[in-house]
Amino acid sequence: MNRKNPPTARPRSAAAVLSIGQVAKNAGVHVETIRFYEREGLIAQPPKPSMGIRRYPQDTVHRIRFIKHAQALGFSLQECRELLELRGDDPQACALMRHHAQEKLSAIRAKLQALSQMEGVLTELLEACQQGRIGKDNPCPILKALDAED
Amino acid sequence: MNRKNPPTARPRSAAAVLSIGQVAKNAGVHVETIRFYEREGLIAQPPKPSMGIRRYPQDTVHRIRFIKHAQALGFSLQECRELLELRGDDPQACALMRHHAQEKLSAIRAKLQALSQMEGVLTELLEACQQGRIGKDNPCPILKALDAED
DNA sequence: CTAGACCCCGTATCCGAGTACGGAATCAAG
DNA sequence: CTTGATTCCGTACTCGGATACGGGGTCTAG
Repeated sequence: MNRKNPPTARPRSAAAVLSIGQVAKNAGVHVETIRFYEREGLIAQPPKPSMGIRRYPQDTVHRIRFIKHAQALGFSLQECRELLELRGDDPQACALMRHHAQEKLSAIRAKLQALSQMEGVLTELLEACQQGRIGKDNPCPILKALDAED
Repeated sequence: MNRKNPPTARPRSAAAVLSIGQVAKNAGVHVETIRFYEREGLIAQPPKPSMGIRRYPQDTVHRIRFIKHAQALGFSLQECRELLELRGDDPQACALMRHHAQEKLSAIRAKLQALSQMEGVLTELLEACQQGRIGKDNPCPILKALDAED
């Protein structure tokens, strides 16, 4: 159990062996996304052996997964670009990463606040709208709120 | 109390009296925004009296405020376009408005869930990153998580 | 009457994260 | 050898909500 792949099975520094389509499939993205990331400098474009197709190292797959994981935590591609620099065993990297993560956490909490503000107002308005039937004299509370002067 | 504006004070169907700049100032938006809304069909563009400037009715200000209020509750301009149709005293409008509001509330709650998921993961990772100093053998938990296979 | 502010109109640009298109070349299978 | 799938490459487009630019016309105060 928990047996790691023997060195022969998945060498960490494998040669460039994958076509772009295989990288895409392994990383779970579209080919165009890889091209896009290359243009954006997020991943390196391997040299083209004139009269042939490019071959990508396994690490490209890891880089893309890294990006996708960071995105899932709310990081933009620009931020991913910075985070990718921190990959590796640099002891300073951890502190920087922590800093980025804390900033992102603050940003997420700010968004959460804004959204739950919206949720609160909408909920209130909907409650006001349920009770006391509308139509006679008093207008829809929601529409009234949207029409409000202030 | 609750006295409605006498017809003489603020006639509901006032004549077209405002320049676009005055509308902008009163509504708290930029002139370009008004032009943009006109292009998008959110507000009507008054006819131009050839050799002169356009004059906007007061209601344009109200429409823009309406849009801004709806935006503040999370509605897109496309949705605002639909909500604007509901302005007025139509008894059906309230039911439709309520429906839109409920849908939006669900969408907001979904976003809240997604964001608080992110918040949770980031918080956990940051906690794991604080305790147990890094650098010797064990890598930064956050970077490790981003590098994870799955 | 002139300077400066405002208005008109069309077009282009921005952000972010891709997606789409299309022609040419190359690869893999039958 | 032919057919179909991939790859390559550049360019353009998408969505949403504006914002910016530029060269005119018009309005208002002094």
